[in-house]
Amino acid sequence: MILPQSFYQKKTVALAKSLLGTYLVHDSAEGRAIGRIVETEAYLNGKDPASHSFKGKTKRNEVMFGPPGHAYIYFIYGMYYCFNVVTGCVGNGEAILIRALEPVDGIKLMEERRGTRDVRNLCSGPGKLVQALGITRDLNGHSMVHPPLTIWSHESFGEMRPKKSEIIATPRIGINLGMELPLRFYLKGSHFASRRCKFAAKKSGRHSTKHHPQMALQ
DNA sequence: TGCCTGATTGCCT
DNA sequence: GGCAATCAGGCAA
Repeated sequence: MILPQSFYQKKTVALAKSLLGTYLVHDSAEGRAIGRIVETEAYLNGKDPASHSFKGKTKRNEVMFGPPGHAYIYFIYGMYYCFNVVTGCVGNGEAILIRALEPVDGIKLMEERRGTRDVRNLCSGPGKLVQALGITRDLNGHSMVHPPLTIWSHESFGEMRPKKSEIIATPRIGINLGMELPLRFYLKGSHFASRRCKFAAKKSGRHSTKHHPQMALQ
């Protein structure tokens, strides 16, 4: 089922963890593409200098200050987009950056959009997953409880909720300020995160292509 | 495997 | 005018 508006009514850090293992679904004219969220980053208000909202509301970040459960999509480095989910109360300016997905459905479409057939390279980064799912800037401000862009519960695709012990917290990536805060979360051992932990990288050699779960469509 | 760099554009100071 | 919540490709080891 599509996660209801009430799902987004919790504190940003808690929600960043709750989103791990849920499913991001985009229905476009070209077809459906689905990825399981395996990596997130929280951006807070107030004392978080890395957040776009740190210096107040501007034209670029105004969606961040709107209601939770909406998409905040911004243009970065002149060529990429990043996808966030707005969190917290209206006026707060908090959001969660979705950093990586495990491709679940519409993989052929993702391969075409990304120009690669390497499953691990389809959605393993914020810019990559936006490209793979065909998310565009006109979805900025879109409510995630309505098609075409939605987030589905763990159970929707027969998956268990991740245990607390399976969620790893680390500093965020690609920022210069607020580096000391452990606000990046990813699923332990996931082969699809933007950067794998050293342990997993060592243990699974180049032949570890066994684990490629492809779930049935709902 | 891992570090380094160029690409490219809109927004903010 | 400077710079950004990135990525792919090149090169060294």
